[in-house]
Amino acid sequence: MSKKKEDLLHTSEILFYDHGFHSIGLKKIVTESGIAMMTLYNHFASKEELIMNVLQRREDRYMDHLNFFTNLLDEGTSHSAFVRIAVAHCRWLNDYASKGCLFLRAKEEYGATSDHPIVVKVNEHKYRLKQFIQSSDTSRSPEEVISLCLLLEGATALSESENTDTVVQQTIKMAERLFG
Amino acid sequence: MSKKKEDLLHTSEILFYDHGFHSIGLKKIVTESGIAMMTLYNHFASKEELIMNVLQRREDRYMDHLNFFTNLLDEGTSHSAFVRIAVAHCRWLNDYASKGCLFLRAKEEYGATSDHPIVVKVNEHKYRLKQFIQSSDTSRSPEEVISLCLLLEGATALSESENTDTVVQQTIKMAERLFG
DNA sequence: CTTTAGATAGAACGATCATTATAATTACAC
DNA sequence: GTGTAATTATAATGATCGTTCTATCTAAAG
Repeated sequence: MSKKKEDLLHTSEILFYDHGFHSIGLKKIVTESGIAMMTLYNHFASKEELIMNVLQRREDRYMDHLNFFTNLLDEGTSHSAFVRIAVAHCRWLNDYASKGCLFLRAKEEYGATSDHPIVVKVNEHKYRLKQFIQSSDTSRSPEEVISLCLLLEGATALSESENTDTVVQQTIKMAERLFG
Repeated sequence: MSKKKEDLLHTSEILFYDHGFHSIGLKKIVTESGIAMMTLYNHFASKEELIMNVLQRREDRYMDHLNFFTNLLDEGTSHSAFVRIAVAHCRWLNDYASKGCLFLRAKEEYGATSDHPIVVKVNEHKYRLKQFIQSSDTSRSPEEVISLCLLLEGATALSESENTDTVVQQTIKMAERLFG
């Protein structure tokens, strides 16, 4: 991966996350990156493809994060897999995502047509997360899987209007009560 | 309230909710409403003020909805106030809000400056909801208030990627378990 | 050194944006 | 019916959008 391309993806993700997709122009992105416009178009065919790559990159990091911390918490604690996922998600929230879910935001801004590539990618991401949760503990019922999904989405959304520390603390308490 | 103004607010809310605030132009709104552009500017000083009025109108309807159904459920059930709020919110979700929270979406799209009028209005809305929850049962602890907020936000967010009926069913189950 | 590929700045494209000006038309109160 | 206010259609404003073109420049590889 070219360093320029990586820089563009990094800067784009920050700007999109802070201001939304439609309100950030490509000019702002290249200016902020200190990279020429034609270099952006050399790496990405369009703004839409840039967004797709930003989402893919963030999904990879999120899933890696979830995998790493649920495995890390595996040893030495009596927490169930579901509680560990909640804790790992809260850590992600606290470190990288106190302004909502970038995927849902993308879906909302491009939600006109449900077959839009961006919308498809977001749906796939949510499905992947659900599968990850299900496969982390196959003894859990579909209802319990939905419950954990709801808890994670709730934590993400609530930290947009409420102190993240408070949300994280309460989320873990609820996870322990529901899945402990 | 002028009928034209009401029509504009109605159409704007639908379009903004379906496509986002930045991606909907005023031209689309007046075309869809069958109303002249100058009439829009006669009723609203700017797009920002139109959005503020859309949010205010939706907040009023949401709070009326919550008030009405929590009171309705009051008689004849053994549900706690917190469970009744969850049920009322789920009904709103099912009827009007299966594509996320319009307020959070506004905050996300205009979240650049935290003193932006739209952001301020959204923060006030979330605070108002929290106060409503707290005052519905003063015996509940601050932690329990946060828990219910998280449950409501989670239900709203999850119904963007999961069948709303499923989300509603599970949300009520969780509310009964947590606050029954 | 020469070649080749990638990166640069800047201008230009047509489209769309929010907003305003103009002028004609409708509707309603007195 | 006359006058006042609201609504209309249309065009124009200047700004910004995504995208492309051109032409110069840098950097690395042979």
